[in-house]
This record gives sequence, structure tokens and C-alpha cells, in this order.
Amino acid sequence: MLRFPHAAPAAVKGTMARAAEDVRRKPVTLSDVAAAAGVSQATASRCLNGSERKVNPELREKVLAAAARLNYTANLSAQTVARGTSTTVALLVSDIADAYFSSMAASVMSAAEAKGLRVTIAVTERNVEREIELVRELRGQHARAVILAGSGYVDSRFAEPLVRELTMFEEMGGRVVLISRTDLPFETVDLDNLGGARRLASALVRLGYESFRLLGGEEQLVATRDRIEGFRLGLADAGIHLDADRVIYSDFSWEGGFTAVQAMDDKVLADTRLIFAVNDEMALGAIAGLRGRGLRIPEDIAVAGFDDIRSLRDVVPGLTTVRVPLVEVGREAIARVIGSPSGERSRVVVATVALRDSTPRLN
Amino acid sequence: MLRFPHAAPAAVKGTMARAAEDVRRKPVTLSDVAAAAGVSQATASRCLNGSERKVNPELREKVLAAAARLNYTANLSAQTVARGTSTTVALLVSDIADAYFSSMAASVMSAAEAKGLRVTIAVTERNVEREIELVRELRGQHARAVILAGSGYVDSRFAEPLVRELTMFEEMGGRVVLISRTDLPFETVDLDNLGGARRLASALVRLGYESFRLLGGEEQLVATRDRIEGFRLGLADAGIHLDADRVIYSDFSWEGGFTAVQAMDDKVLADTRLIFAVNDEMALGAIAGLRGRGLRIPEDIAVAGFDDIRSLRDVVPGLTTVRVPLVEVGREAIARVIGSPSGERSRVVVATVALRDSTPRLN
DNA sequence: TTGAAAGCGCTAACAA
DNA sequence: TTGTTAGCGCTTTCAA
Repeated sequence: MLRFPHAAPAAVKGTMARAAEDVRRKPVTLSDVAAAAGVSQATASRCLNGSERKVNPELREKVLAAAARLNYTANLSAQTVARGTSTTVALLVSDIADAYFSSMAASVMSAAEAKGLRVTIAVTERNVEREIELVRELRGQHARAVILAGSGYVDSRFAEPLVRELTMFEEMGGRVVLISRTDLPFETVDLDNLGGARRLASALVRLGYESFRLLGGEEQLVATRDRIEGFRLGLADAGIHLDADRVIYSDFSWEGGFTAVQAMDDKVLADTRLIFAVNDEMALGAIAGLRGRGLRIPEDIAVAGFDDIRSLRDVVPGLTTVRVPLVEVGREAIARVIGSPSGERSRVVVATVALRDSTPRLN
Repeated sequence: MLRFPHAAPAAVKGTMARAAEDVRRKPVTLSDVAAAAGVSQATASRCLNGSERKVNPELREKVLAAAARLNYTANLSAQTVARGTSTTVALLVSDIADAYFSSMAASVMSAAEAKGLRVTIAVTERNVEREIELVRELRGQHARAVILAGSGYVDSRFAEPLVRELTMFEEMGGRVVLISRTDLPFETVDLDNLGGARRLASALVRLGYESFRLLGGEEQLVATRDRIEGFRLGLADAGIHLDADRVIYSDFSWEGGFTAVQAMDDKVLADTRLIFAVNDEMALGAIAGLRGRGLRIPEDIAVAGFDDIRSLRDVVPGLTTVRVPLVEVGREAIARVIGSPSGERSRVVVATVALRDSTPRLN
């Protein structure tokens, strides 16, 4: 690999045609800037990067000018190595193409940017081992924080090694923030999954619904468990008991909702006036499946979801759901990354019921 | 900030309670591992990270064991500094909450992972200056490549400083890959925007449509221009001329489509049998706006979009659109990051027409 | 206030 | 094959 000798990059710069392939110009470094400004590297560093140490305005000008002239830009990796800390926070999501997570990513990123943090997104593919592996790498990268947004597993068999890894991450000086899962001993931005589902159930009962069927993601998923439990409580509040066999577990996705509904037999469906899916994606999949079976929504069967993902605005009839204020969630998560660790351990973000046409009042 | 002296981290490890806040354990480094294994740092490095240099299997075992025992994980920043290159490729998108970009991000990430690259996503908010700033930072970070996915501006007034920055990035050894924009002198994964729109127009004409209205994003957006131009050509192929005043420019977003339609006056609407929006988000916004005005889709007015974003599967009636194979786009982009720069300059990814119920055959 | 110099954790010549 | 020794670009004591 051909490289220019360190000597005369500036001279080459102007005359060198881009024709020659694989020619790399050595990036201009801090010491280049220092030399050009006639100061020490230390001084140049003080002017250019943070460090509110006093430096003669005259020199400062020189340095800034040199930096601009040479088109200097700091080497982040080198800074990270030298400082021993970075300003990067990692956001771990199950699937970035999922509307729920991509919206959350957007809100986390914009909140982070406002605080001068950069965000890197990593995808776990709902795989705990991958989650662990990623946290491990992040420790090596001295990430400032890791935000775990994928829904956790209730089964602590999976959780234990993850907790170990997260603990090491914290011991290294990083912050750990969970979103919507209280099963691990770390700071959490807690969604009111249980309360939201409970209020939804109450609202639906008030609309006249009595015969329900629930669609959950994997059974050991925290979100699934809490939302189902909340819905069950809401029904209980109204004196309606929900048999265990009225809860069907499938995949926490559109396809999961679709196939679950396809697999139901006619008898079961006939005995169901409303299907509550634990997230909107599943609900939409269910709707597709139901329509595939010739059922009309909401005349033949009503459907409700959870999350209020953005694409619901284009769905007809409007899907009744529980709104999760993602912007607030993102802001909260970043606040926890920044704030002192001693802060409140688990403020709950309120989720509100949104009744729409997919669950009209009955007669 | 309290730190343990480098001396005895391992001894402390077991006995130290997590109670004391702000206690950071010094991360274990390569030299710790080397010491524990009784070899030189160089040897440890050779065992642990890439470098297919021969090393005595016996020593190798020792090193691996020590690394596992100490829970070592490499410091990526340090590696980047030492090697002078990183394995990170940056993906620049306009808005990660947008279904089109989040799907693309997913496909780029999965393609990248297969090649051992990591991806960091950055958001440009459709802001060229921010784009430039980001590329500049990436140069400082020695990113391996930058993939620019946001649609570019036709106006080269904006483009020139961006090109400069990208050129510097390349000179530094980084690769530049554009997606769906051929306006800049860099390697491109080119979508057949023009051809796709052209075929769509032909197909619609064949269905009996004659009176069109086009909805574009900002006029200087490459995607807008190409898709409109393509559609115009498709109509011309059938002998239909499209007056300039039949193209309405708005925002390249759902809201843009919505407001554009709201602003149309009744006369104009009455004289429109089909609206083609240059992307699905706009088309969906337009549908919402049209319905708000009491129009039925497709009986009163037909609508078509472009992209075939995932959430279309939940839209009724199904939206006619042009399918962009995002998975292929992601794979192509990463292939270009890896491949030799001398490779073909611009292979076109084919976009295919998907006719659905929003544009039924007329009488 | 400034600069010299010693790191940060890792890689890669070069010798041994 | 292994170890020694310079770096990579930057920050940060510590003297001057």
C-alpha cells in the first residue's frame, strides 16, 4: 500500500491528480496544526478540544486559523484512547426496521445530540447471546453508556450472564439504562405496560366488549407478560375472568400475529369478539390474517394493539391501541445517561389509551 | 474521580462491594493478559486479534485462557489508532424513523455484519450542511467508508462543498458510496428511479388513466426530479403530455403529501383522476388528505407511490407503487465498500411496478 | 500561560 | 516463532 512519506503532504496536495488509485494522503494531525501555528502540541490541543484552560487569545487565533487552513479534524479514536472515555452511547434494539424501534432510535438520537453525545445503534435480533456479545464489545470501546431497548426475557436463566456483562460495563465507568424492562438490576425507563393494558381493558369493557382473546409474543418476554397481565387485571376489575386458554403465544411480530390468527379454528374465532395483541405489529398481522379468513374489522371482530406506531395513521379502520410516548422515552433515557446514578431508580412513562374505529361501541 | 491503582485489580475484584459509587475498575488491557500468560504483549496481540502470524499453539492456549479468565476485550479505539484504519462504515440517512431509511439501514447492517464490518448510523435531517459536518467528523474517525443514502440535491451549489469533503475522505483512504444519486462524482448504487416511474406511468395508462397530477418533494431533490421525469416520459410514450402546472412540489414526507392535497382547490381535484406521489410516505399523506376532503380512494381518485415501504402491507386499498429492493441495495452498497474501487461505476438496481387496488382498471 | 514528556492500549517493524 | 521497541494521535501532568 503506497503512502506518501510524512514529509511534504501539503506540497503534494495541490498538484496530485486523483487519477492514481490507492493513493492516500496522510491525514493532518494535531502536531501538523501545532507546527503550522508555531506552538506546542499541548497548546494546540487546549485550543481545539474542550479543555477550558486559559490560552493566550493571540495564539488561540493562530491555532484556529492553522486548523482551518489545514482542514484539521480531530481523531476521535485517539481522543478516546488518551482520555480513557468516549462520548458515545450505544442503543441496542431488536430490529431497526421495526417501526417501534426506529422511532425510538430517532428520539434517542435527537435527545443525545442535544447533549453532545453520539449514538451508535446495534441490532440484537432478539438474541440474548448477541446482546451479551455486544455489551462486551462496548466495554472494550469504552462506550459512555448502553441503552437496552429490546424487550427482556422474564426467564432469568438468560438474564444472568447478561447482568454479569452489564455489571462489568458499569464497573468500567459506563452507564446502563434499560427501556421498558424492570427485570434487571439497573436503571430503567419504565413504560407503564401493565397500567396501560389495564386501562385499555377497562375502556373496552365500557364499550361493551365481553369476549376477548389475547395475542402475546414469546411468553417469557417482559413486555408480553406485563401487557397481558395488565389486560387481565383490567378485565378482573370489571368482574370478567380471562381463562388461560384465551391467551395465544406467538412471535412478537407482524408475522406472529398473522400466523396465530390463521391457526385459530373457526369455533375459537366465533367465540371471540375482540382480539388484543400485545403490540401493534402483531395486531396488524392479525388483522391481515383475519381478513384473509373473510372477516371484517370491526363488524365481525374487533382488534386492539399496543405502542401506537407511526404507521397506524394510514391504517383503516384506525387501530385502537395504547400510546407509548417515544419522544419522552428517548429524552428520559438520555437524561439517565447524563444524570447522576443516584437519581430515582425508575420513573414510569405513562401510556395512554387511544380508542379508534377498530373497536367501536357495541350496539 | 477515584481509581484503583493499577496494581491489584484482580485481588480487589472479588471482595469489593458495588456499594461505593463511582468506583471504576481499570479495564483489563492486553498487557495484563500478556503478563498473566507470561508472554510478551506482541505475542498476546497476535493470538487475540486477527493477525494470522504463526504462534506456538501452547502459548496461544495460555494467552486465550488468560484472556478468558480476565475477561479481556480489545479496545477498539486503540486498535484503530494503532492500525490507522477501522472497520466502521457510516450510513448517513435523512431520518431513521422513516420506514424507507430504517429498512435500508437494516439491510445495510445485515450485509455489513456478514463481511465483518460495523455500521454506525448518522442522521442528516435532510440538511446538506450537517451532511458535510458529518463526513468531516468521519474523516477524523478514520471510518472505512461512508454510505450516503439521503437523496441529494440537484442544485450543485449545495453539492460542491460536500464533494470537497467527500474527496478528502477518499484521499484519506475511505470509500464513498452513494445510494440513489448520480449527481456526485462517486461510486453509486443507482436505483432505476427514472425507469421505474416510467414503467409505472405506462402501466397506469394501460389501465385507462389519462388525467394525472404529480406530487414531488423539494424540486431540487434528485429522487424527485428523476421520478417525475420518468413518469413524464412514460406518459409521453403513450402520447400524453403533462403540463408543468400538473406537478406540485411540497415536502418529501407524509405531511408534505397531506398539506399539498389540502391546498389543492376543488377545480384542480375534479380535473385529476390519479395522483402519483414520488414516494409512498407522500402518497399516504395525500390519501389521508383526500379522505379528509371526503374523497374515496380509488373510486373518486386513484393514488400511486414509490418505494414499497413495509407498512404498505397494512394499507387498504393496497397502494400501487414501485418496489425498490432494499435488501439488494444494502448488499450492493456493502459490496462496493469492500470491492476494488475500480469496479463498475454504477450498476443499476431495478425497481419494479406493483399494481394494487388504489389504481384499479378503469371501466 | 506555555511546553516537554510521559502516557492511553494497541500494532508492526525489526532483531534475536 | 518470540520479544523489543517504536510508534499511532491525542491528553495531561509537571516544570519552566
